[in-house]
Amino acid sequence: MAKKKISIKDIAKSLGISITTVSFILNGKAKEKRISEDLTKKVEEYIKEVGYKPSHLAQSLRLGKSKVIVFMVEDISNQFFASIARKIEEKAYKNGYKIIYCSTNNDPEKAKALIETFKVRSVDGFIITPTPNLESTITDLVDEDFAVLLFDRWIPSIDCNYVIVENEKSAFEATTHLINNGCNKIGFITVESDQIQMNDRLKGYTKAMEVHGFPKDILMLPFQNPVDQGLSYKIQLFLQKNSELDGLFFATNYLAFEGLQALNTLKKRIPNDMLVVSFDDHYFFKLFQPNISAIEQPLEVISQKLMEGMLMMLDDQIADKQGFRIILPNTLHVRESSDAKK
Amino acid sequence: MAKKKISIKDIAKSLGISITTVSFILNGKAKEKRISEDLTKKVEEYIKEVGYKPSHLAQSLRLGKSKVIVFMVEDISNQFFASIARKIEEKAYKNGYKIIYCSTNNDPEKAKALIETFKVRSVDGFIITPTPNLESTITDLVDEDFAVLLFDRWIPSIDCNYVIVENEKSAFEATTHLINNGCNKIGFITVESDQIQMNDRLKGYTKAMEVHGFPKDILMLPFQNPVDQGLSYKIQLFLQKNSELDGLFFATNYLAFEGLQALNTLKKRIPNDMLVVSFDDHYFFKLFQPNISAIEQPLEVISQKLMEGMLMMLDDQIADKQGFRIILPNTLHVRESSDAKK
DNA sequence: TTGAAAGCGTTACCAT
DNA sequence: ATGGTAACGCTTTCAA
Repeated sequence: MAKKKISIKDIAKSLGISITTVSFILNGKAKEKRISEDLTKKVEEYIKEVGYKPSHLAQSLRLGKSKVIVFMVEDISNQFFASIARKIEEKAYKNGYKIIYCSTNNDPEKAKALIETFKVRSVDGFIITPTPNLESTITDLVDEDFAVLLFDRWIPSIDCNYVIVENEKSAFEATTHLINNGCNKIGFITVESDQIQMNDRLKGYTKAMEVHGFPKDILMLPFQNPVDQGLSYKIQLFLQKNSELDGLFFATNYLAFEGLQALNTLKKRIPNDMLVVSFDDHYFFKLFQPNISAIEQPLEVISQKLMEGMLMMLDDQIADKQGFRIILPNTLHVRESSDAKK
Repeated sequence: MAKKKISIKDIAKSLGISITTVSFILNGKAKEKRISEDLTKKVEEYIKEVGYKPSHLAQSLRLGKSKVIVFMVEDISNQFFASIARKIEEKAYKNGYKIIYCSTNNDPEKAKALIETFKVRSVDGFIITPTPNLESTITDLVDEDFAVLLFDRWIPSIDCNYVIVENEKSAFEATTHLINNGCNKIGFITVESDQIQMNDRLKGYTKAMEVHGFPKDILMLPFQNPVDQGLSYKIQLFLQKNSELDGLFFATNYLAFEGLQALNTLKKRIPNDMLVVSFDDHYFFKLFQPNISAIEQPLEVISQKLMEGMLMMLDDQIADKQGFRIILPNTLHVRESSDAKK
């Protein structure tokens, strides 16, 4: 049944002309190469008639470019990454690129293996949320002339372009917001890991608390994937031990979800007994009763910058390949959960 | 800086042997071709030393197989698809396949364009959630010998393998469950679209209501992407107009989220004033107060079957390529929202 | 204005 | 036991 796949050679033979001529016409070089209009038209019509489509594979092999970008994130099923994926994908296709995705699970070994797989000359660019210990792997990638763009987190010790958000600043703001609403015992719930964006959020919280001379209460939950059932219980214990807390700042939304369960179990009312803010806004925060205040990352702008930078690098428009470092502002959405007046 | 890319030719030259020999050794045919152990070892060591990796591009061109599977869904940022994506991806990599993803937005034109793009000989298989009007495109794909597997929804009119779930049966069960808990005025909230899985869910509801001779109340919301802000309001109007309803069955989780907002606005208490069940379980249903009963699709099994079928087709293990039709059962999780005794 | 041919990195058939 | 070489489908230089 399979339609016979037709190649340039077939076209040339059928039309009794040379492969070269066909190729020139296909690549829009008919004029430049002064191929007669008649022939050009004839070839173009024939191509349409037989429905010829060039082989990307062969083109890639010949040109050394595959028009493929790897999108490597911690977990593609995480809402944040999935949303970015969706937006990136659309922009990529518009520019003739395809996206291959993969999840690292924040495991350096898996990340290295994945990168190794793709380095094998079949990919043009990488958009990566780096795991720990990926410095040398990424440096290699850059040295080997791949277009590399980090996002969500970056690696200070190496020279590599990135698109990230103002983690520390937004965390500072959110903490200050809680303080302004009357909190002075604010707990910070985060995850144990070397991810720089998490550290920056912690820094923001720490700084805000220190500015006001308030004591810090930090819960570092074990990093795990998938999210453990016991997470909520651990938060519950923390809350019981620190019963004087009047505010809670979650470093990311899935921690907040677990925390909300814990608060519910303890019959703590929001915002009466406890003000709550979370990093990473989520559809569900608006649905929840009461609505949960949250810091929203600018998904659309992140994706746009990501593609913009990637395309510039691929087109060699960034002279030294090290000129694309974007830091974007977030938006704090104040909702019922952190509004003391309610 | 770029490391010089080394090819089989380079290896052959450096070692003073022929390309063929190197290729045989690389492909594990050393013994079969009776190449001396000494040489084999020498070559293998050299390969390790210089860190040679074969070019997938060239291999694909030569072998006519790219080791790439396209994962084409309605929207990769939808939690259901993203979760499947994650699981598929893992299994694919284990088998040496890469996954390219794309979202159709349920738009037939976009789907066709996407398929056209990938058909261009650079892809081995397709996992697809078909949009409407995709019959001929998919038939072509199958005829042209691509491995094609539909999932989430299928197309009755064509001969194509699929992996789906028991939509009608589960919808029937969920409706019956509501009836058994005392409901006799159950509203069904769904989306206007020709998606077969949605129609099947509607059928299940209809059948259950008819078995008991209860009247049907169906709200068909306009299909839209992204989800419209006004959806919740439309559900609210429906609830006001049908104030006698004592049960609500949502055809998919995002409709339930909108419906929960509407119920909240109307101060309807769950389960006191209204029992609620939804198709497609979601993390939030367990988080929500009260917990929402839902039908869970077996994500893990779906992904596993999907990869299993895909690999079989790729290995030509399915004789006529039409022997892989899987229909999986779902699980109804009864929670507080549909428990009349609470 | 058009064509021949080299080359991208492989694999595998046919020699030796 | 090993090597030569055509072929996969394309682009592009050089020649005519």
